[in-house]
Amino acid sequence: MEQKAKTARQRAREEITEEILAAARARLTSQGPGELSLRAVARDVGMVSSAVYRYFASRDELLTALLIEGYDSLGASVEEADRSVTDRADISGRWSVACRAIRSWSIDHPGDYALLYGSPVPGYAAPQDTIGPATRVISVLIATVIDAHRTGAARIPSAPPAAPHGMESTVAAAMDFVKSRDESALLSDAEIAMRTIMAWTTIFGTISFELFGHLVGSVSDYDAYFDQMIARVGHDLGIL
Amino acid sequence: MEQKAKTARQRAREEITEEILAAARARLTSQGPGELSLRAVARDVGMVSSAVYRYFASRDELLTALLIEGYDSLGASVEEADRSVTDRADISGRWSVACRAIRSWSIDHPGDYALLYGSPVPGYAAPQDTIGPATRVISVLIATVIDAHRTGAARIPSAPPAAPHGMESTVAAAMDFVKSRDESALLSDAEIAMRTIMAWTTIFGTISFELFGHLVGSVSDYDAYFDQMIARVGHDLGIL
DNA sequence: TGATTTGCAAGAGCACCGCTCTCGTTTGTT
DNA sequence: AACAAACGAGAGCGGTGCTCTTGCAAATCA
Repeated sequence: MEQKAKTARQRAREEITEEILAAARARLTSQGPGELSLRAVARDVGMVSSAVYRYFASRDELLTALLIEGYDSLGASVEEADRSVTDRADISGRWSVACRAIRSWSIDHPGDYALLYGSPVPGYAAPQDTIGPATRVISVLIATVIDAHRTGAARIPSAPPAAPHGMESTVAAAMDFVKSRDESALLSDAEIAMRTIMAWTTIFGTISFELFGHLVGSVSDYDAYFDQMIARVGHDLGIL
Repeated sequence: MEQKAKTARQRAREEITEEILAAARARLTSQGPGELSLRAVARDVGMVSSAVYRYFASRDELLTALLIEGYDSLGASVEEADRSVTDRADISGRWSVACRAIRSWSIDHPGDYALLYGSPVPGYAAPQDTIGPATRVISVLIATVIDAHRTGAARIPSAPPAAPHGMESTVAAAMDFVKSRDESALLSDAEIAMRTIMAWTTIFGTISFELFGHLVGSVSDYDAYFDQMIARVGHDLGIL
């Protein structure tokens, strides 16, 4: 049977679900995920707490929805920043613009950042639905690395002389992930894959340290430090 | 007046304080900091919740005490690992042993790690008492870097050609920190300071990603990945 | 030694939390 | 019109951090 016209109830349900999410998201910018109170967001949308359970089975399910929204919001920001570089051969520009977009979004959404990249709720395992949105950021970085090597603008990053061998197996999962998404666009070298993962962790490690206060007393100018950091990371990666 | 012999009350107070901390610490290994319940630790030590407030003015104060204990525990582990390398000129050995000690401690104390390096409680600012213990880890790393350059075993790390200038001001705080501790042992070069901070954030970024589940699907062998990572970080730092 | 001040554990209580259940009411379907 | 599903509101359960009062024991003073 055709069901094109949504019934009023369906429409209301979608709207209210969005209202709850918006209220929770608003609270998340000023508070941390652990302090998010389901009763408080219920009050914000003018409902009684038990009514929220008609839309989200538990607080964790609400957090999961926010998690996905957060990953998508961050991912969209970074993708848009990357797209804004019209000269696709400008690897340096794409790299810095994407990295800066990650940091800008994180600073603008500290609560969401803590939810995405801070300590997870111990008993809570992120469901499968989150891994897709979660890979959007690293996908942009990987695409830049691949393009850099495809156009010949990059060199194979240098491994330390005494580095242990057998890298192929340790980063095999990452290389498989890339190959599974685009057969033609592969991280052809394990050293590149290794360096890409390192770059990724360094960028987020830096942002976490900045937002969580661990760089106080070490770094005076966060903007400048971040720019210098991504230049060096890109250099070590072989793309700058 | 001499007060060498502690009165029974003082002795009891110290013991009970230690009992509470031990119980809280035990709960912290299995739970996260956000889930630590003051009432639960009170039950664990056979007290009523209000009695705990005789020893800690608030839950945050208890967390602060655990924070200091955690930094000291991690710092002591890393310092001991560094000390275990009898050949002080073996920079490579000292570097890998110290880095591995950080990771081992973190894996053995996931709850404490989340407290130290995870998302902080939003309204909670770590008091001054914590910064001393908090600097023990980075101090070991800095000492290794300084020794590497003092003995001439290291090179000045390479800056990317197009890197922005004016680094001295962005990492001035770090260089001042080192100089303030030991006038003779200084990070003589801003590039070295910059690279040392980067190494530090990369190491903790990697551990956070591993413990918080962000490397699932990218890294297959965490032990091997970490070893490869610290080799490259040390190489980029110029000490390996 | 006796009186008094102090430290402390216990309990009741407040406001909040996540979550469950029941109970009328509204909405959609047949 | 009759029935079923969805829904909002409310009460309630056990939990939380924290405050206040009460009574007792320990330390100090006279």
